Amino acid sequence: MKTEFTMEKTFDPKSVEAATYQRWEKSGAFVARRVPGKKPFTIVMPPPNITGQLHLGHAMDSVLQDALTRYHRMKGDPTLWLPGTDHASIATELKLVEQLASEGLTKADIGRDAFLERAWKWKEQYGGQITRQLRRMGASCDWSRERFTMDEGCSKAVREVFVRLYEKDLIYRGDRVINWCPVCKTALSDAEVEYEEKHTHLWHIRYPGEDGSYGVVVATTRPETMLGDTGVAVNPNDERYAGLAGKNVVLPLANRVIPVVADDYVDMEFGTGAVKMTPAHDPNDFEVAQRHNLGILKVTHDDGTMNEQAGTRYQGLTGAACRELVLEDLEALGLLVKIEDYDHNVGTCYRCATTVDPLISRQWFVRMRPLAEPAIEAVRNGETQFIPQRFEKVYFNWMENIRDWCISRQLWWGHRIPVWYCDACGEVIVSRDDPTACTKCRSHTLRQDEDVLDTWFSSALWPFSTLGWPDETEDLKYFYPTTTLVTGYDIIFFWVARMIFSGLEQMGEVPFRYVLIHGMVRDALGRKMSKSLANGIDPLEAVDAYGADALRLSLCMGVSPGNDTRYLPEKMESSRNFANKIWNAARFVMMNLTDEDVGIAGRELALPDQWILTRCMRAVSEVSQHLEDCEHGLAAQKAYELAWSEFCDWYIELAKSDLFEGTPERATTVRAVLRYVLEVLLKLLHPFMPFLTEELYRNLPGYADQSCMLSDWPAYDASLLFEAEEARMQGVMDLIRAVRNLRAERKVQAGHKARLLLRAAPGWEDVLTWAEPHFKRLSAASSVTLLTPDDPVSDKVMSAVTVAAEVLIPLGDLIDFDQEIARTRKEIASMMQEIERSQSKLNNPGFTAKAPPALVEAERQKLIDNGAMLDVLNARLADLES
RNA sequence: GGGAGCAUAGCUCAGCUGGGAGAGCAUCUGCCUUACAAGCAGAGGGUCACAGGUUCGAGCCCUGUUGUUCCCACCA
Repeated sequence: MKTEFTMEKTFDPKSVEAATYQRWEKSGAFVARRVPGKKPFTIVMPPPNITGQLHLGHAMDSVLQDALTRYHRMKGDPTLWLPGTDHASIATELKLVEQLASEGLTKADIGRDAFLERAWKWKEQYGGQITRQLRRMGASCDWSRERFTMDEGCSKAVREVFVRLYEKDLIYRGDRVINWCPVCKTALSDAEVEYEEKHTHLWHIRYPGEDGSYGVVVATTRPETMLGDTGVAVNPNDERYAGLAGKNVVLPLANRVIPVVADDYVDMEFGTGAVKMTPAHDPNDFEVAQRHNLGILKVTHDDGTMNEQAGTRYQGLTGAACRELVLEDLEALGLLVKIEDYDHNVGTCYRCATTVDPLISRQWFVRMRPLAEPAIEAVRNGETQFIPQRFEKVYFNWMENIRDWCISRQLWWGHRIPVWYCDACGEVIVSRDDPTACTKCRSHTLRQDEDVLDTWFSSALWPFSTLGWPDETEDLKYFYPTTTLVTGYDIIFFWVARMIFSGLEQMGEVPFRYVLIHGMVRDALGRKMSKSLANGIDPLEAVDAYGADALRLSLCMGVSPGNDTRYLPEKMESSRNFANKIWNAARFVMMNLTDEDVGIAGRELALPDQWILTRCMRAVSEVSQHLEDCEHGLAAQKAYELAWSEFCDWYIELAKSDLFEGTPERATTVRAVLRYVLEVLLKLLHPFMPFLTEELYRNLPGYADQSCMLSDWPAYDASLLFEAEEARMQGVMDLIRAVRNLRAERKVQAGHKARLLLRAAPGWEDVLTWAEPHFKRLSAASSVTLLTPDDPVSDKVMSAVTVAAEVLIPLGDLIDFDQEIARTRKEIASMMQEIERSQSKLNNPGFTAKAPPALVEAERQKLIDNGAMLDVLNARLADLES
């Protein structure tokens, strides 16, 4: 009884994706369950920013995570993949400001409350959009546990951590020169500054001596900042300036008298060896100024324009305009001594690409040294491992040279800093809850700090804040520490490193055991996808065009951890074609299957059955191992090979003879094996191609809507390993290939009267007998004759292959003897070369002594086989020539 | 100025702890063979960047060179 199941000739992803996902989600299958005593597999999703749509980087992220998640779920591990989104303080705020600007408004116009209201609306809209996109890609995350970095729980965790760090003196407030973005109008952490090489000049400016002497020439790349100079520094060992330190010079334009100081910081080799000190606008100058008690003079506003301290002539000018005017004025005074070309790195804002201004400012900082040390140790001793390992070096390098982390941002969208100032007594109150009165003077006039925290402050807590911390929830106890973190190398500093020290500090344990670092998805030309190039690919467009499974497979195959990959339409096509191939293989199997063809136990297996089952088991073990190792590329590759090159190309083809012309018993066995292997295949492919495999699996006869996602990962069954048969089948396949070649070479066509003569090499007679019908089918020969070794007909036209001898004679056609002789000679030549190689290898005492015995033995056998083959070829050549 | 990656077929890339190089696409040949033309059967095509070294044996390990990409760094 055949199953009533009709399938289209091609797989149509659209027709199954949406419905399949809905079914999964509705069934509650994504929801993680805690099973006491069982070790869970946990991933927390790197939360995408709510600024907009997902890009291919996110797709890569989620595809890798989903594959791991699905694999572990099928393996039976209690599996949690926790999704969420990030409020992306600065990025979102920028978008909102843009939005306001398009309405002719500014932040100040609408005020903080209205602004935040808009932000939350934005979050609702874009957050939802992002999770919809994740669903479309098949992400099997536990939506019941979805989190947002600014939801109640995460915010509570943020405050808790802030207070704890403050109480341990790991958070402090201070005046430091920080990176200031004049467009975002906020401080940035060091990690948020990107450097760009710019062509500029080194201006040499003379500061005349107070006593009317020549003075000193300083070199600078930012002449406009001279208005804020409070000193000049030279190296104490610099003979050129011996005796100058302690004297005063006159700052041109401003006409202020400033001192010359001696400090080791100054590099004598660079510029003129004299450095102007602008402590308010340069972190190094700031430090030197501290050492020498120089004044600090800030000459710019928050937007980068010059302030009143710059002097009336310059006040209000932009930095660039001020620079021009300053240079003009200096030139006029004859104090601009020299202009050199100079390339150097300029810091820019990672969000808006504006050149940042170093600026003195009162900000909150996290003291990093005490936090970094255990974090370095945890990776060094392997508690957390990076995949690939080389990224640990990057991590160490950063952690070991880390400076304090500026965490305050002059923004509105984000976690407001939980600090209150008492106007009455000046007390600073750091509190988990909003205080109602001053803890010192009981005054009620408290002012909360205006600033918010760096977005990454909350992201750093993500692995435990999402699980309920600081409450001791069951989830937290069960799922922390998480198993694997999957992310791109671009946020190792921003995020991975900070999660590690935060986890260690707050939980006393690393946040994850493994960090799988993947590369970036680039465009077809290898360029980074960017808005300015407009070369970005919307993952959903790719899904629409090729199907989610094709996109997923494309992002896995041929990709290795840590390395970049390119989005190539050809690759998408080939993945789609593979999906279709599987679809059709399943279609073929199901067309032939009956409900009774279940189970291979107890059946008498023939050579190809044993072979495919062996290949299948090998694939099971390899795919599993590769997934354990986070080697998605290799895992997918292996499954792909089994499916296409082994199952489709060979087993299904060979099965046809038995299915259509074999004995009923044989046909039944073949059906059972077909079904068995197909089922294993669907499971192995499920982590990569969930939609396709789910759709096929639930339609397998007898499976009435069972879920592939919830099925058991295929077990490695050693009783299905037939190694001897595997090798033997390999021989048969070589033989078949040779037959096909002959057929092609001699242009034999179906219907062409042809006869296939086969002669078995000793020990292979049974194989030949078995293979006979297949040869007939595959060679298009109209008859196949098996020859015995002493058959008189054969000699003249024997053609040797590794395991047996065969030939195809188109009846009625004359053999082209010249061609045949040439071909044989070529074969003999290459055979002799092979033999020579083997001999020299075996004659090498080093090889026989040190190579693995199996390898030596194989080489010996090869030599013997080739020798025999050479005899056959020589005999044949002699025959042909006579 | 430090550090890392990459260099393998025409293109994009795999290649696990060293044992005679693979895939996809492209090219060429022949096929609508009753699962699939989004397919089938074949073929061609590689000094594994260069030079040394270790080893019986190197795409893989070591050293150097060249090219390339990226990261980090307060030399004004």
